[in-house]
Amino acid sequence: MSIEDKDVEERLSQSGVRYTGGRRQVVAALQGADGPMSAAELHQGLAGKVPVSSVYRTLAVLEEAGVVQPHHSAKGITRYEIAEWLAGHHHHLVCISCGSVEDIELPRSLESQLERLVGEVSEMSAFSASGHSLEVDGLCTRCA
Amino acid sequence: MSIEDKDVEERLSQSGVRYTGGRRQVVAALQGADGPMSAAELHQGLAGKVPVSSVYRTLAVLEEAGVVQPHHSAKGITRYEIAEWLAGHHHHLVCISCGSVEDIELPRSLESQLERLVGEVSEMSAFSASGHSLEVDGLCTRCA
DNA sequence: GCTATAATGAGAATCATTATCACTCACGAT
DNA sequence: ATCGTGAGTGATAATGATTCTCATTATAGC
Repeated sequence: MSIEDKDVEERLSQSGVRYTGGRRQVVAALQGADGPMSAAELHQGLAGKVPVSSVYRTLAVLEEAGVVQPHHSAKGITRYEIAEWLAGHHHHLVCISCGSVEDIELPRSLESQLERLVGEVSEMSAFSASGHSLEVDGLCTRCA
Repeated sequence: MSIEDKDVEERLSQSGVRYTGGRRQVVAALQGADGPMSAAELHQGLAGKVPVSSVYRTLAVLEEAGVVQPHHSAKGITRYEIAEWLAGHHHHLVCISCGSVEDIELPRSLESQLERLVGEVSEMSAFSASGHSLEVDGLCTRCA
């Protein structure tokens, strides 16, 4: 059981739902991935151990409980990742060729620059910002 | 005919496709919008003047020609916006309540800070960056 | 162990998107 | 100006992702 699993368990119980085997597997798969995953990718990755309908339901439950969050990616598929309060704040490198998405954490100095910047944007736009994410588009190492 | 229309026409003719009435309407609708639009939203906005199948085909053609680019899908839908070389570089305010997406342009000083930051990210990650987009999540004025 | 309730699995239903195909329209050769 | 060819269109069928339904199974509390 990974460090975070305790937190997930607690959060789910607060939401009044159980942390069952299938749900654990989905969470584990998301933890193991190095970027957001779609339901189909998770189903694949779990080698059919969790049926596709359960993957979707599980993702909905986990999202509701704030354990995962959807990452709105292109091409009509929704990918999910472990919520930031569990996985830490990070940004995304998106490959414009193969569509893969990789997480990246910024060193503190860059992150704080970015936060200051987002603060200014929020002020000038009358938009009450609660979070941010930087998406960098380009070619991943495989596609380069 | 808006300023950009000439550019669109040229780009399409370079791709060997025609800039027909339906395609013009889709481009115009995207120009008029203040954020990315899905095929369904465009179809709606055009009051059925362009059938839904044509909207999809048109978006595919326009994407192929580099006139529009897919962006920010929420909940399994893909939205498109005018490509940056036509519309100018901008970022997105994403409402976490209603899912709407609004474009925002950064003042030069902030934008250049951001570019420097992306440059550093690119270097430290062995990822050849070609573009970037800042997503600010929060509540839009309607949902606040 | 028994019961009430949550969770699961399989498949049907739905929604977004893509492919198909007969038909129309626009451009270039005549 | 007319004809023929290929691009474009519109309606609809097919696909793929996601959600819903419901009968069955597992779990927590008694």
